[in-house]
Amino acid sequence: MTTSTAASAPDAPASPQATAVRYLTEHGYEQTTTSSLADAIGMSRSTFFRRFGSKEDVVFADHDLALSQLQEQLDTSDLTASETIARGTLEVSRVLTRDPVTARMRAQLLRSTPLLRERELVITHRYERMFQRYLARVAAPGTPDWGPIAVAAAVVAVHNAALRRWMKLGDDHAFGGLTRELTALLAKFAPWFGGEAGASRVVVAAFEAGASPDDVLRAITDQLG
Amino acid sequence: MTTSTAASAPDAPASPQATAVRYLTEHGYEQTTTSSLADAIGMSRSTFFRRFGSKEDVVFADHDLALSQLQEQLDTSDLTASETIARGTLEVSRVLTRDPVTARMRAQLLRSTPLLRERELVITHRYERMFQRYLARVAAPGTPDWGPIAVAAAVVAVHNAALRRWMKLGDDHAFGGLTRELTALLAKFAPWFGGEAGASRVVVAAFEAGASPDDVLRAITDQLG
DNA sequence: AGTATGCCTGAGACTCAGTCTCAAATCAAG
DNA sequence: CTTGATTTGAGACTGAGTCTCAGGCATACT
Repeated sequence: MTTSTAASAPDAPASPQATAVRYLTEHGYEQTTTSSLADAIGMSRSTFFRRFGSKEDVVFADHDLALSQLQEQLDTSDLTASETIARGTLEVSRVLTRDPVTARMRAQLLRSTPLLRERELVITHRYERMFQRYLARVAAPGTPDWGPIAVAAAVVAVHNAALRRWMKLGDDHAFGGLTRELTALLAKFAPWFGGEAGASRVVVAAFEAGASPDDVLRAITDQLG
Repeated sequence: MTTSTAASAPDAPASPQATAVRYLTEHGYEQTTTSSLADAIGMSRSTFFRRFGSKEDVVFADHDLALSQLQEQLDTSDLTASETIARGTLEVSRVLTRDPVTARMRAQLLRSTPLLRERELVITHRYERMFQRYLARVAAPGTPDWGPIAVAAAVVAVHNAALRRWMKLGDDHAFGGLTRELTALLAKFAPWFGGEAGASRVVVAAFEAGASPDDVLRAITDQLG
């Protein structure tokens, strides 16, 4: 009945991933051979590779779960794009920091291992592709091809920054800001993704004293997409 | 007198990188051992690793040049951020496609080799960090931390999309669009990077009938950064 | 010329990640 | 208890990347 996920029972046997992260952090990533790592988490070298694929992937095992949950959420959400993305990223963060001790240990491991930071970029890109497909699907007609591309990249980058912030500051301080940031970001691309044309949209205008009609017209056009 | 860069003399000996890319494309990346690759470009295995560091890096050797030129350009440009970035990315594209034959061959190699696509993500991230630092430097006061992060990621993503487009379509068709796209992208983040604060700034506001004071205040705050 | 100095190359041994094969073990029924 | 399927472990094997050492090959010095 015990799942292999997070801290359910107080002193349940730690998951292999958590044990691996701790071992790698304490002994150094490059210095650790796969044999000793497999020993440390109580399985043979063969089984280690069968289960985790590689020494790098054992560190990022959580992302598989986070990614599949995000996909589910993007597929079924009927909220606005802005809200869907804000909730989706928040859910991802929740999954990745579910076991705070391991999460912080992994963060420290990444900080001291350039090789793993590079691997993280690759993992992260899977989120970007996921958001990109979602945004392309829900984009308003007339949205150019580069819209979803640009926004997906920006969303993931902001999310990563929030995750890094979380390592330093407390929990909610970091993620509360994330939602506001993402909302502000998506708002800049209204009406492609933000509020549907009309509806509950709020646009603010202030005309510089000397603005020419052309300036005004161009600014309005920008605001309307 | 002959440089080792691009197609200067008609039948000058091809650069080691170009030869390597051709060999890998024709024989398959995974199937090629470093020994045979080193043979193909006329050097020993030892020298190969000394010069290129790894089998992966020989494919992306051009990026070193592109990155240093971009850095130079970002450091010295006194144009607006929007123009600087548009010109910078265009220059990068120019460097990367300077030898069109090799560039297309590399593209084909990437298409058939997931491992190299992952490596490309890592290389690409160096551009992102470069743009991010630049944008943070030139950002208007009051720009939030996530501004440069989001925009840098978006710029690089759009640039990559343009490079992929170039592989399919003709030269200028792809890159002409790129400049327009980047300008439109940066415009969405005015006045953080676009127009300097004040000056020729025009902000447009339209209040939805039922907007609450909170809505208005928040929207105004967003517009002002 | 001859010689000394410093750099680049090649050869080969070595480590270790990741793959593959096969045999033992574990488990689920019947 | 037996049968059959899945999981595990042991060990051989491939190939990337590192390291050391010995031999060119140049330039500089006498």
